[in-house]
Amino acid sequence: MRTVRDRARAEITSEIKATARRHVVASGAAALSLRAVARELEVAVSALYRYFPSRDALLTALIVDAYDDLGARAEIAAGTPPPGHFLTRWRAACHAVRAWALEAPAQYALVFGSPVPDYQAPADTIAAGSRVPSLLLTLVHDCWRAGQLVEPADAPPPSAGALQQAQVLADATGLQEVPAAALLRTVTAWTQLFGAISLELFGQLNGAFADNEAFFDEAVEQMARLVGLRDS
Amino acid sequence: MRTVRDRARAEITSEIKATARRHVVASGAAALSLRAVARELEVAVSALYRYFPSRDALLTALIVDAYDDLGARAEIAAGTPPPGHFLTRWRAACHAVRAWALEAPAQYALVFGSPVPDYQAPADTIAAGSRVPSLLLTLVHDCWRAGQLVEPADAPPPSAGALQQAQVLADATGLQEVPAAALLRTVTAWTQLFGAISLELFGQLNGAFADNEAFFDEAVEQMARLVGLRDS
DNA sequence: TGTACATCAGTGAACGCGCGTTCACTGATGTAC
DNA sequence: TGTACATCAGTGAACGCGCGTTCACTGATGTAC
Repeated sequence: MRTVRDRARAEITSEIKATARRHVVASGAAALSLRAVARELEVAVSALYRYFPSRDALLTALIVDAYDDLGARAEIAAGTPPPGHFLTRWRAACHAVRAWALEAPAQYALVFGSPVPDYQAPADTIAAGSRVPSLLLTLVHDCWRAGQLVEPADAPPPSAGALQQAQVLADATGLQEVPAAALLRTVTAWTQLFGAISLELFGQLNGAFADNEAFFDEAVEQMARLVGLRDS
Repeated sequence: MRTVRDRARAEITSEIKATARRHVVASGAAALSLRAVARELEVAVSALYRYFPSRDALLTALIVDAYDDLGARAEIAAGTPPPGHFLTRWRAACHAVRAWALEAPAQYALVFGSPVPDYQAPADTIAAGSRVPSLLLTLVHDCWRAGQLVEPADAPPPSAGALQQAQVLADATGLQEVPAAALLRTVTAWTQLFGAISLELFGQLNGAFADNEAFFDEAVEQMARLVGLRDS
């Protein structure tokens, strides 16, 4: 039975997280302080220890939430177009990731920025963190199964070492059917997606472009073509 | 005349920076503390203020140093093969960037990681930060002038918005001769390079591959082909 | 339905730390005559 | 070459803050009989 206590506990837990999230937005993950959160909630610091055993545990909760937010966002975007429209779905996923990053830059930095010193990410975060790459890989897998994946004409085959790594990845994801070269191109596209968003968000692209979105759109097209996606 | 004082000043300044650098390596930029540096140097905290007006100034010095280290490293690598071997030089530059990042992950995080909260990067850092992208763009420019840049056969032209951004970039860098599409592909390659290194360094690729270098090599080849570089 | 006990939420003080920056000061080095 | 003064490096104490975590405690909610 959900008692009054249970309800209160759930509600307060998410109030704590919401407040902590706001602090991370304002001052970064490294500066997240239980005392500051307690102050804002008008509660004794020690009360927070009823909900999270330590500061790091609270940070972990925020990280998992951020990954889940992003993952859900990308999955919904990729699931909206007709299933066979692989290129359209890929585009939608990429743009959803960027949109989320621009809306919640602190959360993005929390999960994709430099690691917080003295913080060791527990295993929970890894599963949550693989939702977007999994989504992209699955899309390519489905596109290949549908016979819509184009092999670039002039591409030399990957090196033996690269093929071996593709095998490791295929085993880890259960996507052995897809050609190794396509898997490698997909991960390259994922690193490009991440790099473009990070450079934009962290200010490294400042001055290069007036309109970062136009560049991003173009990069998405380039990578989709590299991967070989097509709508059916 | 270089007096005894001048010499001492230069030497102590770099001792302070070296110590601070070690602390950044150990605990991250956000945790850089003047008191800890002073303690290690067996000096009063206040003495540091003779060398750096504030903590942020010291941080800025470290950032500029890091950019310069990386820039020099990449430039030397790209300058070693014969000038006309554009593809070889590109490869060398990319691998130099990754090698530097793996050797000095904290410095890499300092400049390419999430921004340090409440720290505003001054203009000095921007010039230092553009050395690597400038190097890559110049390489492509030289390759194009030498008539060795291959236009991909099946590439649709960039959108009007993307072309406009390419123009902005061309104006900012003085590389108006190079086709806009090639410029855009070069920046895409730069974001991919950065993304691949960051994901590897920040642990997002953990579990995907057993040998990250093999994947990186393959990604460099893919991007060099996308850009269209060739050795002459 | 009422009572006795167990569980849990929240308090407030304390422990033992850390930090950046300022300031009046001493004593050494540099400079102009 | 020697002296008087100015400049600079470094000291140590102080100001006013911050932090995570623990602990004995009160009082409310939940549970078993």
